[in-house]
Amino acid sequence: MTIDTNRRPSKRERTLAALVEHGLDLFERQGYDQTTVAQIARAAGVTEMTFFRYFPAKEHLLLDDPYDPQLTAAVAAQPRDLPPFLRAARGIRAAWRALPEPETPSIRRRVRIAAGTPSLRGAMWRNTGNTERAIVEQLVADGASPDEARVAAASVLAALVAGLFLWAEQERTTLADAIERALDVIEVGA
Amino acid sequence: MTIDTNRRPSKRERTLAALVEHGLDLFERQGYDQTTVAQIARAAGVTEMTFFRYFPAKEHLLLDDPYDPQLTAAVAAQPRDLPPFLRAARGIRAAWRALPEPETPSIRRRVRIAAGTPSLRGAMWRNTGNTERAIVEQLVADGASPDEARVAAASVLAALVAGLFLWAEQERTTLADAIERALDVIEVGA
DNA sequence: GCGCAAAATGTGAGTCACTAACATTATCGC
DNA sequence: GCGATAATGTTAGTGACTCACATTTTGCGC
Repeated sequence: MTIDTNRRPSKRERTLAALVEHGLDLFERQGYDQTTVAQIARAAGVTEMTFFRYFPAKEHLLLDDPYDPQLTAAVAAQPRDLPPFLRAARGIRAAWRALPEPETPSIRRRVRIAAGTPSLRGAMWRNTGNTERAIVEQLVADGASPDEARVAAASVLAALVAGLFLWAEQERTTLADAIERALDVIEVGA
Repeated sequence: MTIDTNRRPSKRERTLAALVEHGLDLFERQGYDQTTVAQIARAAGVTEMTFFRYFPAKEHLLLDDPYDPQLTAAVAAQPRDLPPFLRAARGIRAAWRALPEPETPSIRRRVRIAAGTPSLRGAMWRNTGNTERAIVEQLVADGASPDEARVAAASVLAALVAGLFLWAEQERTTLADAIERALDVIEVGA
């Protein structure tokens, strides 16, 4: 069930790590738009082509949006008699509250770059696609209409992303706090 | 104050109209991603270069997001004692309710293309930038904190866009109705 | 260690969005 | 008609991304 941390990482794992490492580094030092895929590849010791074998597009080095089963579970755990919008909001709240602390530095690095790059703000939104689909499915499974579910998921995720951006910009706050405050803004009725 | 509809449109106006006309036409017939800027330009009788003198990017032929002063006014007209999220939601509701009927066919055409093109869903979001800024400014001017204002504006606009997509997909509903229903989903508390 | 299938990577050529410097043509007021 | 200026064209380039095909590496059974 656990990952074997002793074995030497495979070549695939090593190049992936190298690409991410040098990519984030270059983005931070010269900006996302000023960094070329060829540069990242060269820094990682591979070809431009290889980069695209690991990421479908440049922006995916930064934004991955892995499907998170815990999120679905958290949404499902909300009381059924709540309107879908609130089920989504509270589910996201619970899921992020449970996020292990050690993961936040990596997230911060990524979000900070995305927040400071106009061309990425839209990409960030587009990349919530997996999460959005998962939330919609769960809401529908719990009895919401598809239309209602889509609006609720989109709106709540937009608040989440906005909260992430704010958190990345201001140094002092905790990730969990920022998310909570963002969700407080949109959960006005209760 | 009104536009002189009798005078022959200037060359600039004519090429602009031709680009939009043939662009939308090609997008509808072969899909956005399958349509090349060169194709649009050729259909409109100009060069690729000319296209980019009219639009900063391909997607701008579809999504323009002009700043709408009526929207700001509608947000400003909401009672100050309401939380920012509700002021934004109700402001948008009022502004779109007042939208003149004749404009909707053009919007529908555009939104339908955007809704059916994954690569444009993010672009649509990015292009609400002007509107978002305007709403944030108005909310802040009315006493909201900048953080709160940004989250509220982002979340409400996401609901609006989601509503637009739903409207574009289903034939029978009115634009105004679709927007109202979308906003109903997120205005749960009152 | 050895060999070999599969995985990982490289090469080269091409498409498309978009940019910039400079030359050319069309338009419109006079 | 004439001239300033707006509109357009030309050429050349960059960078993200794709594809077909060739080559190297890796890891595993023996």
